[in-house]
Amino acid sequence: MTVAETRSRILDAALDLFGTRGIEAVSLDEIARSVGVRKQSLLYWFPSKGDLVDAVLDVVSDELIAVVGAAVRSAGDAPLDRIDSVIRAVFRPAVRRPALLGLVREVGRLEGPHVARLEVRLRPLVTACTAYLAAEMDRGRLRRADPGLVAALAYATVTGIATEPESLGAVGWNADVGGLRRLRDELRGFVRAALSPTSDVPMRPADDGAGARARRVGR
Amino acid sequence: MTVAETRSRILDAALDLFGTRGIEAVSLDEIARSVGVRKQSLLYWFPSKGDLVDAVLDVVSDELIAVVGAAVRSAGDAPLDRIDSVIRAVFRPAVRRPALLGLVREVGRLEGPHVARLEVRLRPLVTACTAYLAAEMDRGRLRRADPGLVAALAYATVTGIATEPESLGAVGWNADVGGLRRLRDELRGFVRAALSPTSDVPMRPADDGAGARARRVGR
DNA sequence: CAGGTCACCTACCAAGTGGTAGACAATCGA
DNA sequence: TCGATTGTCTACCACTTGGTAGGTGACCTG
Repeated sequence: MTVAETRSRILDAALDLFGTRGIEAVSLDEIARSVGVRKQSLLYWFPSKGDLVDAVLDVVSDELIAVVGAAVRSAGDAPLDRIDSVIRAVFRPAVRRPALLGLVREVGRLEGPHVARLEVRLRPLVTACTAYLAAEMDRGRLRRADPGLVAALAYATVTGIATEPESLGAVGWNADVGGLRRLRDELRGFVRAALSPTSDVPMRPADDGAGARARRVGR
Repeated sequence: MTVAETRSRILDAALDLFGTRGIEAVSLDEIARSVGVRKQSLLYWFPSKGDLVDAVLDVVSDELIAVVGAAVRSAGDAPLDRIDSVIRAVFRPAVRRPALLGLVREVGRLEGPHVARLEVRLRPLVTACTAYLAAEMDRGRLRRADPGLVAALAYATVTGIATEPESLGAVGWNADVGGLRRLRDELRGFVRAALSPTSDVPMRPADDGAGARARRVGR
């Protein structure tokens, strides 16, 4: 058992437990037990539960950034293909380790400092993403829309689908690997259809609500 | 303070706390405190925490069924309008009470009996929904796709967006009411574009993965 | 080989967990 | 009016929580 080994094993177990059951619901004893060590060894590496949470969040954001970056670099130039590649890339770790995106989903329950930390680390990814969407919309290669909202939408959809096989099971959907893959492909088609610039459904430009109201009245 | 009043106030507080912070993370003492009563009064109405959880889940499913039902009945005949109406209807309580959909999202963390209970109560809604989608696809008024997958997709997207203003905030999106409304409208446009039968993006029929692979190779 | 560091441990602690037992006042039908 | 029921309470209980204090052996370095 080398120096860093126990530490990384703790991080690993904590990520899975926090991500699947919720941070507040998982005790240090439980994490320690799953690693095969005493709670006090855990507190040796991470002086408090909050420190452990921060470390786990760092792992998560690093992984997310790496995965998305690799997907973007590996894809071709066409924006729909590139988005498609990112979706597939995010799904892969999400299926292998549902806890990963599950942890991002925990953000709403974290205290301020943790949230701020995660926000700072993920902000470059988000701004790059929205800037890219905006540029491609300007070039007419994506449907015109508010890039920030599209990014938020995509995030919510992907994490929603990838992290909720059980919830989906509760609404009558089988959550095996094949089913999840079919769902992913459906999502890819869905996104492709929704973002294609040639979609001939009447679309307003990204409006401030007034347009949406007018459309609702006028249809 | 009438007979049933305390009971319903407990349910109310439990729904909010469970939905926003997670079931396992909320203690009976905390719920009781927020109601302004002692924990033992709470255990008088609900003999155990599990019983309280079941009761809360019943409230949630009743509300969901009522909201969706009303939206469907109030909308016109065109499927895109009807879907639009359901999205707006689900967003309304989700914004007013994020805990509501947050609780549905907790399903993955519940123990078997709770899940089964919720599943049974929601199944009619789900089957009706997929049957409707299938029928409209047959009539050619919706893009051809697997109705079950579309339903799962829509569910994941709506709950994802409606329950994660904080997470979205962490990725740099402002979560005020106006922003959420703009996001909702964006989602409506997104769904409309994706489900419209006239979308001219090359679309396979709901395939088993082989089609998606072929398309990927052939682009 | 002495001293120190490192990784992990046992032994605690105060506060909080879900839950039981039973007292007490108000209110009800007979 | 009296006894039972109803709703809430105090007083506990065994157990778990995050965290402190401090000890122990292995190992490195001077």
